[in-house]
Amino acid sequence: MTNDDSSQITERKRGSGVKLVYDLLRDEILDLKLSPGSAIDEVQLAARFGMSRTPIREALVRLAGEGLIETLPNRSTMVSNIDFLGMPAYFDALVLMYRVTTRLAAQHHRADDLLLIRERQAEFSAAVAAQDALAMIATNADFHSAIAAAGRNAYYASFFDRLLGEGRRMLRLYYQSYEDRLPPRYVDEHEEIIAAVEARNVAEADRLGKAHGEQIVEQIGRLLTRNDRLDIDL
Amino acid sequence: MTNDDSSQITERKRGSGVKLVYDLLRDEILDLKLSPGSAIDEVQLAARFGMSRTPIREALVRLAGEGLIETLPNRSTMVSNIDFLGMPAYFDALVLMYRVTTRLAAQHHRADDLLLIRERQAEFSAAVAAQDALAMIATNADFHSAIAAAGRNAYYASFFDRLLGEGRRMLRLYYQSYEDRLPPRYVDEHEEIIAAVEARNVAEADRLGKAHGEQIVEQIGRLLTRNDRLDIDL
DNA sequence: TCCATTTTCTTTGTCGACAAAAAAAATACA
DNA sequence: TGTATTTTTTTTGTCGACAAAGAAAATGGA
Repeated sequence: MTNDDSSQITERKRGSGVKLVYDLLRDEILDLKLSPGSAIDEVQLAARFGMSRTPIREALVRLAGEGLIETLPNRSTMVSNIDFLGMPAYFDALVLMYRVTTRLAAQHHRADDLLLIRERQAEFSAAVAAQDALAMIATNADFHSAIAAAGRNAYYASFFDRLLGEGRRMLRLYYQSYEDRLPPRYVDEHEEIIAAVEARNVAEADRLGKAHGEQIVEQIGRLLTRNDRLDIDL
Repeated sequence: MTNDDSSQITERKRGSGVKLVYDLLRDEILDLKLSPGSAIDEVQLAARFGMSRTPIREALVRLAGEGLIETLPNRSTMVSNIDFLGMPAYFDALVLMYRVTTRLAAQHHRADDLLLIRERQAEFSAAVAAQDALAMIATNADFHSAIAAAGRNAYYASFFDRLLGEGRRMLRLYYQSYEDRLPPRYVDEHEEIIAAVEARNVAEADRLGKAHGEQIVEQIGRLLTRNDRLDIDL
C-alpha cells in the first residue's frame, strides 16, 4: 500500500488543482490503473497532490457525475465497476453514436475540421506502429471525438465522449488479456471514414460508421465469449 | 433584491443538504424561476438554506456538470443561457431519442413498467386539465423519462433525461409567451404511444415516437418564427 | 469457542476562516 | 472633465478542524 509517486509539491495556480486531479484520476480510471471497485481515499489523494481535501472532493464529485466513481453515503468512495450486464445496451448506444456522428460530420464539417481529424488519425497510426496499447485506445477515442466535433452537434458529441470513455476501460481490459496485439484494420477503416467525410458522402459515412462500430463490438464480444471457455475438455 | 422565502432552518440529516439544494436549484432553473444569465451567489444561497458554503458548492459543481450553470474562473457563477444557435442540433438529438427510447420500450418493457408509465400519463393529463403549465411541462418530461426507463438502456435514458431537462426551459419559454394554453393533442398521442408499447409494436412505437418529437419541435419552431415577426407592415 | 455489546478507529460531511483574483470605487493628475 | 492609478469591495478557491456515521476491533458472558 505504499505510495511510490514523485510527490511534486510545486506552486500551483489558484483554481488549477481541481482540473489537475480530475484529469489525472480520470485517465487512471479509464486506463484501468485504478481497478474497478478499488477504494478511493480522499486523505491519501490530498497528501499525494499536496493540497487539502476540498479540491480533491470537487474533482471526485465531477467524476461521480460522469459515473466513473460511486459514492456510498457516509462511507467509502470507489471506482465504478464495469457494468457487464449493461453491455448490450452500451453497444447499442455506441454503434448508434458512431453512425450519427460520422454521418453528421459528412454533412457539416468545415475545412479545418479535417486537419484536426487527420492529426488525430496520425497519432492513432503512430500508436499502432509503436504497439502502444494505452495510446492506441486513447488516440482512437480522440479520433472519433474529433469526427463528432466536426458534426457540429454538441449534444451528440458530449454523449459520445462519455461512451467512448467507458469504452476505453473495456478495450483496456481486452488488450490487457491479449497483450498488445495489433488492431486488425482500424487504421484503414479510419482512412475510409475520413475519405467519406471529406467527400460529403453522407450515406457512405453512415454505413462506415455503423460498420466500424459493429466491428469493435464484435471484437469485444469475441473476447468475452472466449474468456468463458476455460480449459475444460468434453 | 430582497429574499422573500420562509427560511426553514430545520435540522437536516447529514448528507441530505446537497441533494436538497441541487434538486431545488435544478427545478428553479428548469422552470425559469432563475432566468438564464442571472448570477448565483454562494453566500446568499448558504444563508437561504441555513448551511455553509461547502454543500452549496457541491450542488453547484453538479449542476455545472450538467451544463445548467456556468462558472467563470475566480469570478461569477451564473445560470446557463439557452443556446438558441444550437437549437437545430438539440432538436435533432431530441427527436432521435424520442424514437429510440419509445422503440426500445416496446421491445423491452415489463408489466410493471406500464403501471408507472400510466401513472405519469395520469399526472400529465391532470396537469393539462388544470391548465397548470409548469406541471404540464414537468410531468410530460416525467412521462417520457418513464418510457425511456422501460427501454432498459441506461445510457439512452440518462442522455434523454438531460435533453428533456433542457427542453423544459424552452417549453417554459413557450408557455410564458402564450399564457398557459392547452397543448393540442399531446394527451392523445401519449395514449397511442402507450398502446403501441403495450402491444410490443416496435415499428409503430418508433413511428409515434418520431412523430411526437417532430410535433413538439414544430410547435416550438412556430413560436420562434412568429416571435421574429414584429409589427412591421410592408 | 461463539455471539452480543461496547469501544475504538476510519472516513466522510460540514463548518468558519482566510487568502487570491477580479471587479468596482475612489483618488490623483492632466 | 476625462483618464490612469491606487484602494476598496466582492466573490471565489483553499485550508485545517471537528463532528457524525459506519465499520472494525475489543470486550464480556455463556
